[in-house]
Amino acid sequence: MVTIPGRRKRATIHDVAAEAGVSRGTVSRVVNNEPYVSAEARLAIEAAIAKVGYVPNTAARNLVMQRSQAVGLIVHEPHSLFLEDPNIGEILLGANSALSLADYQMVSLVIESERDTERVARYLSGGFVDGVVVVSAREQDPITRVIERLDLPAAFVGHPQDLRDLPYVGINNRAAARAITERLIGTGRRRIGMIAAALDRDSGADRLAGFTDALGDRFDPALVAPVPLYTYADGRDGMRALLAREPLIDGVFAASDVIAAGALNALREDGRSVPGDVGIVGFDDSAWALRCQPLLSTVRQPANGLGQRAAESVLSQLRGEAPELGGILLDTQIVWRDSA
Amino acid sequence: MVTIPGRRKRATIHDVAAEAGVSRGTVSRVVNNEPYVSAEARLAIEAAIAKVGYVPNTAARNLVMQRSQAVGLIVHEPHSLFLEDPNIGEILLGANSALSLADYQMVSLVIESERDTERVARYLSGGFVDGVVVVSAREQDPITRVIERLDLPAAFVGHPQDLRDLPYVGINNRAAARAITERLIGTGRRRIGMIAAALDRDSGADRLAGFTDALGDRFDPALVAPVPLYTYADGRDGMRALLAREPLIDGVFAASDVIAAGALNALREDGRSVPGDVGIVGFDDSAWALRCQPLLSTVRQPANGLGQRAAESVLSQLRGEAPELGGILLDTQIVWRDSA
DNA sequence: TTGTATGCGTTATCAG
DNA sequence: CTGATAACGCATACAA
Repeated sequence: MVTIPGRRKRATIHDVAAEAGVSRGTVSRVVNNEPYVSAEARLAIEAAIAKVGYVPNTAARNLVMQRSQAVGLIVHEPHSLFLEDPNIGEILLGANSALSLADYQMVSLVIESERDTERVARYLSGGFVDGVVVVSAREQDPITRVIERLDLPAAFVGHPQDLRDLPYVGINNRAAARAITERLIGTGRRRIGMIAAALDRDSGADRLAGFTDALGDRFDPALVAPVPLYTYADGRDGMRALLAREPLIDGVFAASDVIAAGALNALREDGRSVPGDVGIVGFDDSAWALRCQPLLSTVRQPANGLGQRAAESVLSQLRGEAPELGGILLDTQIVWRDSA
Repeated sequence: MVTIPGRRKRATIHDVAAEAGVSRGTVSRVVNNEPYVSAEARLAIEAAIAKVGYVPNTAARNLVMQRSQAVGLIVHEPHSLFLEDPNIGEILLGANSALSLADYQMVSLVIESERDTERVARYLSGGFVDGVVVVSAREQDPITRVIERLDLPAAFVGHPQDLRDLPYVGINNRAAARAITERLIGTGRRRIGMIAAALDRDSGADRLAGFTDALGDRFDPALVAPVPLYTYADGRDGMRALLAREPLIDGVFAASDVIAAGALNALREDGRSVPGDVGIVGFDDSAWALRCQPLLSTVRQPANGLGQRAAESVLSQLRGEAPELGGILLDTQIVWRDSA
């Protein structure tokens, strides 16, 4: 018979009990350090545990406890965005720190294909996680339906229209966009355009709405360049489109810092100075803002806090508390630097 | 008695069996669509499943099957790097695609604190994953020890000195660094420096070694600026240091594209033109390379492939195959653009 | 303080 | 083809 290179069998509570000459119940008590166990028994058991290299089997524990002590973080984004959008990383880190504090394991699940969607759905149904934080769900997202069906404690970062009744945390994109646009107007620019990204998402649509609000009568639809994603390339393309349509443009609201960075590239290409010829503002206050030349005026968005609060919402639901149905809105603030 | 807002109890195989009027064994067969089950039984069971909303409990299945059909991806990096290093995202996506193809769930675990380390160690021990891909392990990493102790099928991206006998996949950093430095020398530069990042990692140390190899007699330690991490800020700082030490510098090998981007910023600050006054080359060929002005000459590193191959290695070990102990080295190539 | 027995939801073995 | 029944490893109520 061939010896499979497989691993040695893991020690169980049974082995420990045998080694220590006690019953499994007592071992279990020591492992979960419960009271009512004699000092000598405890000592013997601890020695036995070390000797056989025992480590509890969580699958078994989960089965009997009916929980996994883990929370999923679902990222549903196309490759490019996942790699470029600094907010996603921040959200992830924020959620991890909150979960970590409560001794929950964050497991992040990335969905990039149809196949992934199904697998993740199965995963969620499988009791691997006690709850879930969803980043950037779309409308009619199958994952959302799975979550509802299982009624798994969940919190969304951002809120697609079709899940108004699920807990979410976000920012007031519209008000923030309006505020920074007004500030840009205040600098005396006459022809202000917007590079509007991700209009199929609440963040994108709301930022455009805020822009429109601020401009009022002076709003000119021709000065809005819609692009699909929050990416550098889309920012550059959007700016080129704007430049082609309105050569006299002297102000730009970019839907995000990455977009602004791309736009800056296009502007430089075209020989325009910033903020001399055109003033530009972004959104996010991500690492990009400080990396641009000149430094970007933008809206600070607490991405880390979003992840954290979403995780905390899940945690509180896990404790049996009712979620805040209205959603949680975090504050933003304008950071004025040199680009406008 | 208070009604806890808890979720309704999930249906089990038992409920389905009762509903369909068959035994649990038969239901199990249908669920895992095994042969030897009559058409009528199958039909009845499928109806029952739909009716009671049955979904298999994976904890129970794992317990008896002794596997989880999931593979962990461990990212052990400080916040800043996690957010800035595009390679990490690529590796993650590459691993996910390989795993996804084999119908394994990738769960990524990020470690940012001591506490996280312990929790992840417990998680790994808990049977939540069948194997693990480790990105950027350090020397003496506690996680590495846990993996060895459990002898969990694993593959490392990059290879710290102290795990030469564990499977890994990487690139030949030294040869690649040497090659691009030689190319830079070939452009006629006389005073060439290096911004050397992450010297405590194999990638960082090897790139410096390759640089030294290429320079030979002409190597001048004063022209090496060591910085801790692959970040934009460190690139800028490193370049400033170099400029201060050797104003006549006319060539720079930046340890990564991000570093080069930061360096470019410092160069611009100092009023130097690129590639006119100084030629600069990077490493990675990440999105940064195309975002720099001028476009960066760099080394293309197949980050996505690294993740993919590492995942495949784990998968093959899961099939019982012996890992390639020597490690797998992927090819790199020089991409010559405008910065030198 | 400790041991025993039972159940968690599946899969798997074996008689029918 | 199908139905009992025994694991899987652990927690826990109950008995001792």
